Parts: sequence; C-alpha cells; structure tokens
Amino acid sequence: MPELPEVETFRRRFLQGADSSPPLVGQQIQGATLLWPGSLAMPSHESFKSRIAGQTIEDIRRRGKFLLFHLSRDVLAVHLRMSGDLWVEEESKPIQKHHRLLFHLEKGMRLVFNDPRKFGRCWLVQDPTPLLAHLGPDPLDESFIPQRFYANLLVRRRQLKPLLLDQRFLAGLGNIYTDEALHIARLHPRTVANTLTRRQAGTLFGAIREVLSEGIQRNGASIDWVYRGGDFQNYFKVYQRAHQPCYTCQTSIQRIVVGQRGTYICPRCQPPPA
DNA sequence: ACGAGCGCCTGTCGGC
DNA sequence: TGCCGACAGGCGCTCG
Repeated sequence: MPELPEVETFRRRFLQGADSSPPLVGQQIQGATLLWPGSLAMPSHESFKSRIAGQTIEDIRRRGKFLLFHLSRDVLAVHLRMSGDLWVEEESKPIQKHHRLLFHLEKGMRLVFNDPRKFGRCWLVQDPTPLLAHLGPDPLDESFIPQRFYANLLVRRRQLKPLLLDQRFLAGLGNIYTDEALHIARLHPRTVANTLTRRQAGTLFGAIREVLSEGIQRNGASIDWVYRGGDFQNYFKVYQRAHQPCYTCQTSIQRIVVGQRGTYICPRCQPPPA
C-alpha cells in the first residue's frame, strides 16, 4: 500500500497527534504483544519483548518507505509493504482479525500494527544503518538534485518504470506515484533511462517532487478498504483511470503492464519510445 | 545489467 | 449462490 507520502503522513500524524490519538513522542512503551510471528523480522520474539519494554519514543523519522521510531536505546523500523496500517486506539477495544503487533502505551492506549496480507515487517535494532544501506536517495531530500538524477539515469539501461520503482535507485516511489510522475513528465514508462535528454530528466525530476509533495499535502491516498484519511486518490491523473479521458487531451487512459506491474498511461501524452 | 517468474498473503471484484 | 481467475499501493529471490 503505502508509498512515501502515506508513510510521511503517518510520521506527521504520530509526531503531532491527531483526533483522539495523542502525540507519540515522549510516550513510554510499556510492552508489546506479537500476534503474528512473521510480522517481526528482528530480533527474536523473546528478545524483542524484553528489549522494547520501558523504552520511550524520542523521535519519529522516515527513510524511503521505512518509518523509524527512535526509542531510548533502539530504533523500531516499520515497513508497511502492501497492506500494513498503523494507528493508536484504546486498549479496551477488541483485537481485530488483522492486528499483528500491539505496542502498549501509557494511559490505556496502544499503537496497532494491522496488516491483512502479512507482508509488512518490523525490526527492533540498535542501528538501522544496515537495514537502510541499500536505499537510493530520498526524492525530497536536499541532496537529491537534478544533476545527480540525470547522472544516475545516464548509466542505466532499464525502462523508467521498473527503475523508478527500484528502491536502490530512488527510495520512496511506488506504483501510483511513479505512474503519476511519468504522466506529468509526458514520458512512456518503457522509455529506457539513458535515452533521456537532460531536459527530460529535469522535467521528470520536477514531476516526481511535485507528485510526492502533493501527495503529502493531501495526507496521502486512500484506496479500497484501507482508508487512512488522505484524499490524493481524488486527484489521480492516470492511476486507476482506465477508459476515462485524459485531462489534457481527452484520449482514453490505458492500462498496460510494464515490469509485471499494472501501469496507467495516456497513449497520446506519453507516446511509446521509438 | 536487466527482465521475467515466482513466492509471500488475504481480500475484493467481475464473469460465468 | 458458488466457483474461479485476475488483480491489489511491495519486495526479495532465482534464473537466463
């Protein structure tokens, strides 16, 4: 499910607090309950429970699609993958079918990791560096500049779509924001990276930033039965708009498959490469 | 270096 | 109504 803007929305929500959920920074984790073993990648169940108890949440950061809870002594890293979700609720609520991991907080509240498809993972580590070592630049980071992006594109012969989805190349884009960015940049997803002109690379750079910023501004996208309060889904230009008219040229949006992923394009605004 | 195929999982939706 | 395949916001692995 979530891509960079959705993960960033979680981060901000937990930092500032929202609705009935208080800010998490400063809260002490009293303990944890693991309901599905596979949701915990590291360390062992026993070690996890004893280590996390008593630690205070000191900061919440993000790297790509990883959400990082900086605790007193460790870092709790969470990757939501396809269907993972996080929220704060009262301990008195019944445990739902897809609750996988519970973090018991103060004042009768708990942080819930809910994940129907069980692809999401949590890690409790002293140092998250090795876990994040393979990630490429964060598109919203100051160090991500057009010159660097163009240089990286120049040495790749992959199609843009799978390349942009590769977290080693850029950390944070997923299927939705990739399709939206390519559409804004008027580039076909099968375009080979090192065939882009400097100008096209600059346009794509701007499109990626634009789409991610707007996603964050709208608190992410909420799709299907996983609802998180964002409304960027109402502003998609191509994603899940097959057979509907392109907002620019009225041509019917097409769904194609690129790199085994469903991909939405305007065949006129984004003509295939020669 | 690159792409395809597949596994990991559960749920929804459309067609018959 | 039930069954069956396609599909789903991700990613790591093997293989050619």
